[in-house]
Amino acid sequence: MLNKAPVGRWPAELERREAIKPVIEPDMIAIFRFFNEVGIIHQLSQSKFESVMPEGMSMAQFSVLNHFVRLGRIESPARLAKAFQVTKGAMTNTLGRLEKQDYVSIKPDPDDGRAKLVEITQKGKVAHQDCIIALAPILGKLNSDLGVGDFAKALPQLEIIRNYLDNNR
Amino acid sequence: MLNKAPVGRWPAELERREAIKPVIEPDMIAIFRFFNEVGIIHQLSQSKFESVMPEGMSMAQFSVLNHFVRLGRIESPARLAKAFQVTKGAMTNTLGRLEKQDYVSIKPDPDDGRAKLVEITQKGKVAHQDCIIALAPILGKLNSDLGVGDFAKALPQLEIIRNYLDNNR
DNA sequence: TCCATTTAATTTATCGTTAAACCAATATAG
DNA sequence: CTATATTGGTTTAACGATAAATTAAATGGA
Repeated sequence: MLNKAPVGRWPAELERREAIKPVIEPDMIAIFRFFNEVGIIHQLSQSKFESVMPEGMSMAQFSVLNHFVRLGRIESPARLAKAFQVTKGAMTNTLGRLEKQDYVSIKPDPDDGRAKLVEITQKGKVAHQDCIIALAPILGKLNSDLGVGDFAKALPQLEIIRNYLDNNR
Repeated sequence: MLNKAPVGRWPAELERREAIKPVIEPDMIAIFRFFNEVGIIHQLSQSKFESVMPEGMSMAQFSVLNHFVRLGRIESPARLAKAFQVTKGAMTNTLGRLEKQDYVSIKPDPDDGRAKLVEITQKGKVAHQDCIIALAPILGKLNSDLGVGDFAKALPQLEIIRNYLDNNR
């Protein structure tokens, strides 16, 4: 893929000229392959995780609950949207689902008429624990089948790339 | 995250017992973080790529066109679905959109009454080239800003993990 | 003070995906 | 040969996401 396009003179004409060897072309292919793998892994892991989650709980919802349990503070929808790199609309949706199940409470911010304050509920904390319990066997199996090595090895690079994409969107 | 649950005795009770140290717990965190990064990268890269694509062209559609250009053969929807690790329904959807724009032709398979044969059209090949041209500057910028190193370094691990997930769903 | 800009949140339309139900056609086992 | 299972493809409902438009409130500079 991407193997017809002479890099460095784009988006100019595309006739192949053997004289000028497209040196960085293989790099582009590697980069493209990377995003391909990332996409597939995301898809497969997402559906694997969600298949064992308690009824009505998605990874999107769990992430938010997890955030609250980890950091233990009240957040605004906007802050959550930023933290999870999703649009505000997406966060509105997720928070709505969580609220409908009484996993979070959403109140107006007394200090800012535009904003809201979101907090995890006791029921939400229980649901979070249930998710942990449900997820553990999968993570454990991953750990025993593959080991943590490949995950840990890839993490630093992923962080660099995620950071770059985040700062350049 | 996942830091309250003593691994190895799940899904039993969850009181913390300091005596038994959950040794593989940090590994699980690393694994979870990995999938988190993957999810965010997928999201950000997807929307970045699609923002420059020609009108009406998605990455899903481009992948299919790209497959045809690379391999240059006729495929059935089922084979394409397998190749891209998506459900048959997803492929029906993508092929329908491609066909509506005359980027692929879909005909019944004369040798198998159930099956269909999909082929890229001339117009599809042109559209594919347009995508390459549109994508190139982004990949080029990625390459010049980050270098191929981090991508290439992560690729082998990603392939191992993708392969495992694919074989264990 | 007032107006323009920014920020917070929601809504709507669109897209890609899964899962499950479904139909039609082929393959296979008795 | 027939009954059953499998395979190929479509459809529908649900979900998560984006983008863009909208409303409301805060902010900041003339």
